[in-house]
Amino acid sequence: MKLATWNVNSLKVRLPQVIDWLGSNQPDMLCLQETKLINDNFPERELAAIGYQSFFAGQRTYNGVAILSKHQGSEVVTGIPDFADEQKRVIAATYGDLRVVSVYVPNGEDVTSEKFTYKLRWLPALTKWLQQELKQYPKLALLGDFNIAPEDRDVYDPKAWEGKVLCSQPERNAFNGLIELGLSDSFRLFEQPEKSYTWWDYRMMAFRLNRGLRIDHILLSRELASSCISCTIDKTMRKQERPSDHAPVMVELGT
DNA sequence: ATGGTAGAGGATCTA
Repeated sequence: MKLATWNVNSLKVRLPQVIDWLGSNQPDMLCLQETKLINDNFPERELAAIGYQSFFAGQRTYNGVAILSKHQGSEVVTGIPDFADEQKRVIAATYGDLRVVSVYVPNGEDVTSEKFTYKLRWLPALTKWLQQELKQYPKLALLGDFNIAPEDRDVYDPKAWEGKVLCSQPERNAFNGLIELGLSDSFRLFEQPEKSYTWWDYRMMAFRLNRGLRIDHILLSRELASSCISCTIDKTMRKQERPSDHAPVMVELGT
């Protein structure tokens, strides 16, 4: 079983790359963020044509999340229950006994911003909901763009980013709140290359210089973490023409 | 310290 996540930064622009990547990698599920599409415009038929069922929650211009799967899903939830939020950032679905949650955590813009306050309200709401979900679904995978680099080794220049949005202590504390639910950062279950990142700014040749951050994650509940075989970042798509600024991340789970 | 790029939408906002 392979689970993946990818912030595509517009599914309209990236659909050919998504179809190409699904064909090459054959994940069972792919979680998407920043689809930037209203539901009426979601390319459901194109994805069904290559064997993927879609669940999606979109809006105009910004945000938007989805789960694509080779398997029949059910129990779809969009948004964090009991948390008023017009922004489409969460979708969850069940596949057999596997609960899959795709999240696009608010960016926060800057630690002095109103958007940062929203980010720090949003994360505990997510955490509280997932605590309930874990009771119902011991096999839970939380995938997405967390907009948080958990540790300094996830940042190309920790000194320059110290205290900045995506790296600040309040954000890292919120990330640890998710870990304390019993979720594991699957990437760190394995030995990994140094300077592994999932996002590089489009500007200043950041990708070529590997000036990136690891902010896209796959967190696994205990039951799933024990069967996790690998977690990898696929930089190949970031090298293509007109790439997303994020790379896909994928885990493989054993039986 | 500033501004660089990309996407959406058609001027800025978001990242």
